[in-house]
Amino acid sequence: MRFSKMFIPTLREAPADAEAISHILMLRAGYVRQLAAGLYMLLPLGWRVMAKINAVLREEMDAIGAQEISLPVLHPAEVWQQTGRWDVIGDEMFRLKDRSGRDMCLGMTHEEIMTWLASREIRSYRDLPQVWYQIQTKLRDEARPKSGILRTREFIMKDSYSFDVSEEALDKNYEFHTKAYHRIFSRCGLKFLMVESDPGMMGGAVSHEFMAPSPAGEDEVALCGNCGYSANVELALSAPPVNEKQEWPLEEVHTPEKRTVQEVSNFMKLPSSYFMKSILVISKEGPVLAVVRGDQELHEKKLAAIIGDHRPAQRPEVKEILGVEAGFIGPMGHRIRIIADNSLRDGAFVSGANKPHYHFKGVRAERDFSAEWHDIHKAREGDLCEKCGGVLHIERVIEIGNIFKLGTKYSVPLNAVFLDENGQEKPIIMGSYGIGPARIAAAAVEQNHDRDGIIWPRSLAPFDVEILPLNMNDPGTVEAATVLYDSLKESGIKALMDDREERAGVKFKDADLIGIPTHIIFGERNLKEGLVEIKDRKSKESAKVKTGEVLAYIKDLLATVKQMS
RNA sequence: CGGGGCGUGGCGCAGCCUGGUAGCGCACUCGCUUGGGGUGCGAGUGGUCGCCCGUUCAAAUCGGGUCGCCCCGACCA
Repeated sequence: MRFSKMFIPTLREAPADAEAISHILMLRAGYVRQLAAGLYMLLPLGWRVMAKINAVLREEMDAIGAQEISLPVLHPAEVWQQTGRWDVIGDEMFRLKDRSGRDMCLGMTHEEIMTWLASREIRSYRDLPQVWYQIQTKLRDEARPKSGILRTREFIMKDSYSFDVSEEALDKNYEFHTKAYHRIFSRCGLKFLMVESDPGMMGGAVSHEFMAPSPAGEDEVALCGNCGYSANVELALSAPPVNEKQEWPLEEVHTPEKRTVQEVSNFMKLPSSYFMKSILVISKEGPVLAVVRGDQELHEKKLAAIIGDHRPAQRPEVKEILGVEAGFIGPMGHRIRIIADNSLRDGAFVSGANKPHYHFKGVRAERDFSAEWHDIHKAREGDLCEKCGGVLHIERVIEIGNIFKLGTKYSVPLNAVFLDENGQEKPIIMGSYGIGPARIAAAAVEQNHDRDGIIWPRSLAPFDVEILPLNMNDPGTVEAATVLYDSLKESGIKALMDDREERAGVKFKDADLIGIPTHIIFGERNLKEGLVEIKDRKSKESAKVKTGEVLAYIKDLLATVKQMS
């Protein structure tokens, strides 16, 4: 393509409301524009990148036997009502009525519709397995769209769904997807991790997320440098460093007006790790006391996994249920359910005495109180791995893909069943698997840029090379550049030629911003010696090549890179 | 949904406190100039100051409302 004929609106300055690096660079380099909060337009360059990502997705999905289909974005409510999600999902679902008043919604994911299709068409074990996928628009009325293209209300997703006769067969498809996802993200040039994750509202028992490390990410994962354990911090198990052993006898300590862990810790001159923090919450089954170590943070999601939905108790409720005001409560002597963190199991601690202005020192688990023991604290940098005792490292990541074993969560309510070899009716065993192509693009920019702009991995770059004829007023320059441009085109190499009447500086700046990995520079001085400069966007190193050998050089370069990936 | 910030030519900003006929840089158009890292000079185009209501002789500026956008948090299949 000729730059002069292509719509590439580059910006010298970043719009003030862009914060994430990928957002700023994709805006400045003319890849995207924003329509409204969480709604983006992909301009020619951006759309080319998406096309390249989607091509990789199709190749790898097809390679594991998945079949591409296309489902509607607009769904009738009934299907969603049958699985119960019509009511479970709140404002995040766009809902509307058609002209006859029928409830409809816009698809935020397609488990229901895929399963509906399977329920009508799959009859026999002979019809299975099936893996269907689509690359299609999803709509979610996000509470807070953010970070440019990273969290939007409308986005394209590759979603696939597997249908199997058994758990074992599902395991196989799950494994196929795991491998395909590894290949996809590697081919897209991303640094990524596969971690254990919380299935959440998707249901099912097992799920994993694929995460691209980046400070712009919204999630955190815990990684063990020793055994390789890796999990989303939402469920990552960890053991906080253990306290020095203490032989304190149980004693009551007067702690006037000292309520918070910090206050009591200062007052008693003991590190906060020697304290128990008791937090009263109200669950559907009534009040629950959650107890964590003073230096730890209660992880709401971990607690919710044990006791279900809950909310913090209000001050009057604390007094009413426990008989003491907040600040002096402890786990001793209550009849309500108590969930305590594993880190409190051994050793002596200080806790509230359930009596205003008093704390107990020397409290020991099981001797002084009993509880259900769980890991309910938030994993932190430096905690120890539950599996091997290695040191955990916390990393910020962008979620670029996820895979779920769904089981029969959707097939049962939608009656997606088959007859097995014995003529027995059984529900189809399902899995679902998602990838956000736009997040791949954004993560690639987050992971590959410098102060001058984007540095695309070759597999995602909108063009293979950019040709820079520096002086369009010099006929020799234009002639030589055009000859190369034509021959590249013939060879099937995608080239962008900056044929604008701009000065060299402008072309260099824009080329760096846009981030095509290889620049071919035609300057008068070099041309006089029959030379052309080939520059690598990432290393900024350049080679001078004879005019007649450029084509071969580039072919060779692209072939080598292809081989390596 | 809670907290914070911001809406002034396409982009980045000043002006607002202390009301008095809207300004700077970039971009854009034309001419000359320059031609390997956003060239220099000159002449131009373009804005009902987000919107509504109010105060005032007079509102970008003061007051109220409303809409939009961004950030932090909650939420997030």
